[in-house]
Amino acid sequence: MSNPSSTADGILACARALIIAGGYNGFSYADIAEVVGIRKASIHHHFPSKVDLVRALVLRYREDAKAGFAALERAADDPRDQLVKYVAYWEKCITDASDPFCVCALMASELPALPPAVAAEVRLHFETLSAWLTSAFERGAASGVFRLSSTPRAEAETFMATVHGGMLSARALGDPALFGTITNSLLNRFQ
Amino acid sequence: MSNPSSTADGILACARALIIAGGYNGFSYADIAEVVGIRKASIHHHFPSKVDLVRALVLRYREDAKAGFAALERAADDPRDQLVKYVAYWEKCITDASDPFCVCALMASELPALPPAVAAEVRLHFETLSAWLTSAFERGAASGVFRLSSTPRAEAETFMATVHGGMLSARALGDPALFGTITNSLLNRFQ
DNA sequence: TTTAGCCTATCTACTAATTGGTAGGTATTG
DNA sequence: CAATACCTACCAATTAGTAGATAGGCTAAA
Repeated sequence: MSNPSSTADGILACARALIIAGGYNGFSYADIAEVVGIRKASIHHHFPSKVDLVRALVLRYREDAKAGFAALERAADDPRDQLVKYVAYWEKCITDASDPFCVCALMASELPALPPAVAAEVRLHFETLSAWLTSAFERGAASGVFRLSSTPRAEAETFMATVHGGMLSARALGDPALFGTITNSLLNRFQ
Repeated sequence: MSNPSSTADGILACARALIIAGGYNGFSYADIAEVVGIRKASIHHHFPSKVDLVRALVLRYREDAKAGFAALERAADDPRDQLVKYVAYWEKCITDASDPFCVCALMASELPALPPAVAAEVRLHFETLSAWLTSAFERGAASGVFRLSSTPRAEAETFMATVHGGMLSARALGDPALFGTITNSLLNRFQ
């Protein structure tokens, strides 16, 4: 049932890669079936509907992200170092093309056309990320590490926007290194 | 043929609104037909294929954008004022929900799944916008208006990323005012 | 130990709806 | 007349989803 490398996991991984490439409407059960080496109907056994599949996928993504934030807090005391490591994580994913876009950022762009159950999960990820970044700026401001020109919340939202926009620019201009250029310039503000 | 409020224009406007809502794969000729009040086949008369339609749409968008940049340069001498007005333009579009997302930013997110002809047009818009912003930062740095902490190009790319990411966050969190919060914080850097 | 029952995972084969697109006809209009 | 704009009526392919069969494995009762 909870086999760590089950067919269900393979379906989720494949769906995630396809969504990252083309969004919710950019893939079909047939696409997954071909990659995973299974018949279309068998996917419905694991995930009765497309909404079930994508909701499960985002749920897992959100849990991984939360675990990632916790790991970053364990890996560094300084909030600035945490932000540096957060950005470095994405820079690696993008430059080695292993995971070149945040699956929630991508689906957020098509949010009005998303099934409500999926849209709600996507929004929750943004809220989680926004809250974690805000807490990082709050801690940094309190300890004197950061000298903020606006509220921690506004700094966090601006930070998040720049990171997501950086993914977009790197993709649009076909230049993965651009993400690093943008995030370096972003992090320079806080030194 | 070049009737300023022709059926073709109505199709383009409708397609644009549908793409802004859900991306390239988020709409069909049937959707447009219903809104415009015409039959599906008639759309093919004006735009033989979906690629033709969307390419024409992005082409027009790019021309409008370029005209907008020229207008901004006419409306203000100070590059900083130009950036303020650029951001204010989008803030208005987003808060009054008339045009809540850049159609090219949206399609950039699904770039790998886009027909190549459309993808190329989208990339050209990013290049144009990036070039205009870079020139604004160059002029501002030369005239002493801006004190930049990295190259004009890097500042421009970071600026563009933050604006696009701001659209994304406003949409994801269902809070149009968030775009203003983010861009205010962005513009504060250059005062 | 064998056997019966059940659960899981997969399959083939289907469905209704939708997709982008075509063929060919009919008005209207310069 | 000839071009433009629109129509009805198709088409093949694809979409998400269903029905029902089969095979294997686990468990519990005879």
